[in-house]
Amino acid sequence: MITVRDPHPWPATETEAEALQRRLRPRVRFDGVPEEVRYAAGLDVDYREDSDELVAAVTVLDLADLSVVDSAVVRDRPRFPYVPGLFAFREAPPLLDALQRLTIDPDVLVCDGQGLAHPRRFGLACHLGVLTDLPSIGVGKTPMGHYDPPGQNRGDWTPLHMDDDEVGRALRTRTGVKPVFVSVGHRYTLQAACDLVLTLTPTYRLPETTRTADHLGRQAE
DNA sequence: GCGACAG
DNA sequence: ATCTTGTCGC
Repeated sequence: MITVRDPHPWPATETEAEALQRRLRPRVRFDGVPEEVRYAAGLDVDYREDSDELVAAVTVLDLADLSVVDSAVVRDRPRFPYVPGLFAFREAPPLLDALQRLTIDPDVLVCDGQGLAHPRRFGLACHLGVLTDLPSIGVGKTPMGHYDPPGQNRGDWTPLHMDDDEVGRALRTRTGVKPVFVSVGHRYTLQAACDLVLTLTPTYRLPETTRTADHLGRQAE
């Protein structure tokens, strides 16, 4: 069962939110990497424009055949506006609720957004990883840093930089298609994260984890 | 001051 | 995120 470590009051202002990121940032671990990964969770949030609500969806996939073996959906009111760099304060609350309703504990969280590829090196994937102490990675569709385009073949990659740090990779998951942007969240290595993303993208640009969670969220009433 | 800025 | 057009995958 998944539990939230050291639950903290949710910040009300951007200043408080940034301070909380700086306080939690040292809790990101780079050891404790899982030796075997069988279950990967996909996390996604759907925005309902008319009802002013968020729908958080989580799916758990068996890496052996990419079948969905567990899932959870949670509806919630947004508790924070969308602010670049403070994304987690909008999406994390319902996602944490959904994670705690899972029956199968995932070995890794595959988050829709960034991990270390973040202005304060503490994106959504880091935040969720630290709060649950689960291994996590971030897979973003849009980079926050700079990169040179990787080669055109599936599997090709280039470093993703922010300031002078190497914070992730631009990874080509489909030949000739725009890359995705992979970064570590918690208790994972960048190489293993990229290997996992390639396992999760036999057909499409985005990981099956993200796609199944996205489908679940929009089908939910 | 100006631009850039995950979903 | 969402909107919109053309193209591709199933």
